[in-house]
Amino acid sequence: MENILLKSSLFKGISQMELIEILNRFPYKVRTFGANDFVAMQYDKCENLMIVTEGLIQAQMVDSTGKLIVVEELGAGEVLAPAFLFSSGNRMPVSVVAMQHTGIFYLKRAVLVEIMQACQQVLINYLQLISDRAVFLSQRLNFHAFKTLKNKIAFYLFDIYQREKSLHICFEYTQQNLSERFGVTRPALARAIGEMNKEGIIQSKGKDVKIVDLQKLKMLV
Amino acid sequence: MENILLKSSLFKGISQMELIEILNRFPYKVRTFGANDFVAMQYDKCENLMIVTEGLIQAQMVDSTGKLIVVEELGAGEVLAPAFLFSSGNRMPVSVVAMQHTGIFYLKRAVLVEIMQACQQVLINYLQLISDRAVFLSQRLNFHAFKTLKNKIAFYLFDIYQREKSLHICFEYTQQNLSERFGVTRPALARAIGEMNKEGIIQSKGKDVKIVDLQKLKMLV
DNA sequence: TTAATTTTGTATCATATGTTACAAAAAAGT
DNA sequence: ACTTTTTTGTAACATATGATACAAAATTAA
Repeated sequence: MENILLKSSLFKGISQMELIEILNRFPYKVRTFGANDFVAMQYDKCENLMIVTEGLIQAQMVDSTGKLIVVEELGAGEVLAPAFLFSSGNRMPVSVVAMQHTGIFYLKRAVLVEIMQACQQVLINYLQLISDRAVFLSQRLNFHAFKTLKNKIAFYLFDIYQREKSLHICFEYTQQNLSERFGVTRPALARAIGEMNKEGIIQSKGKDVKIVDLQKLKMLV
Repeated sequence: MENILLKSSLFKGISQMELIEILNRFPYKVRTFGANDFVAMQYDKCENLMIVTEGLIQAQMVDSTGKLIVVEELGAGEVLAPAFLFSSGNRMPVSVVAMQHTGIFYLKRAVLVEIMQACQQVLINYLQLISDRAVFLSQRLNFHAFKTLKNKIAFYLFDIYQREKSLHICFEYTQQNLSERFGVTRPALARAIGEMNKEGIIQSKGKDVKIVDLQKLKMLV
């Protein structure tokens, strides 16, 4: 378990000795769950930091129409809902279900506070963890603010272009998957891609995309 | 200045003595700005925690079409972009402009870390500050995820109904203002309100709203 | 290789919202 | 009380996306 914790975003960068010292000095718990067990229920009070030590969990939500939505999947070393432990409301925003045999490492909130005061690296790690979460959410909000689907596609393509520095790029997911990320239907996505082809912005076939008019693409972002 | 800081979300709950001790022991800076001065530029490295000690600032963004968007206004005691100081990217997401004569209190990131390790209340306050920010962003994201405008209006009205526990409620803003919050045009909002009247869900005239069919309203949320 | 499955491209029609315009009503200023 | 400004209600038309359906193409399994 120590090895997994050392790689987790909470304990990364500290030595094995330090971690062992922390585990000896401060109380913690480990519980195991079987497939389909509930690890936590939506709206539960959130009193502990939880880290997955083995297995796989799903964060699930029930939307207003009663449909189940899988928010994310977390594997070994990942930290569960870190941004809700210290929030005013202090409730789980999602239900958490084990997908297979799974181990969860628990730290009470007050204990975590003491560890952060004793160990600067853990403090900085935790601050970075929730700050990055806020930045991520903020970026997703900006993305949703794009008016049209073509704007979103252009942003997505331009982002890949900047990372790979090549005009020859590739959709990283299937249309079905992309359309879910963009919050539109699959045919709508295909249609928009088709139009961008006709407009001479890109030239795409299946997952392969060639950016033809970078200027026009940038204008859309 | 101490009085303002004592009321800020970073130092709330600590005694005046403790604050004075912190200010004596750790280095900080205060700078003043005149109206229209830039306090920080978008994409600048974010190395300091900033608290407004007097005056008023605006957080501004330039969107892709070059239009200026006012993200928020902060007055005395408010903390600036706390979620970005410890994030990996570590850049200002907005430009900050003083609207009038304004004072800003600066704490270097490393100094803030030391203060948090020395004073548990400040640590917990800061954790709560950025956690609440993440929760707020997460809720806004859910709000944007509502499919139709009527869903958003229903959510907004139902929320007021739950707070005030009365079927007789009142739009808290003008249609223009509300339509901006909902991300639609003003006529579209008026039309949707009109339709909800025709459908017998509400009965509204100007800002006054009477919820006629709470059941139907709840179904929309 | 062949068969089965998934993915993509396209079409049609319905609906929600944008855009623009204008007049009635309400609020604010004189 | 009167004028000016802001806010609200409504309409007509344009556009973007949703829902559904189907066939071609690509991928995977046998």
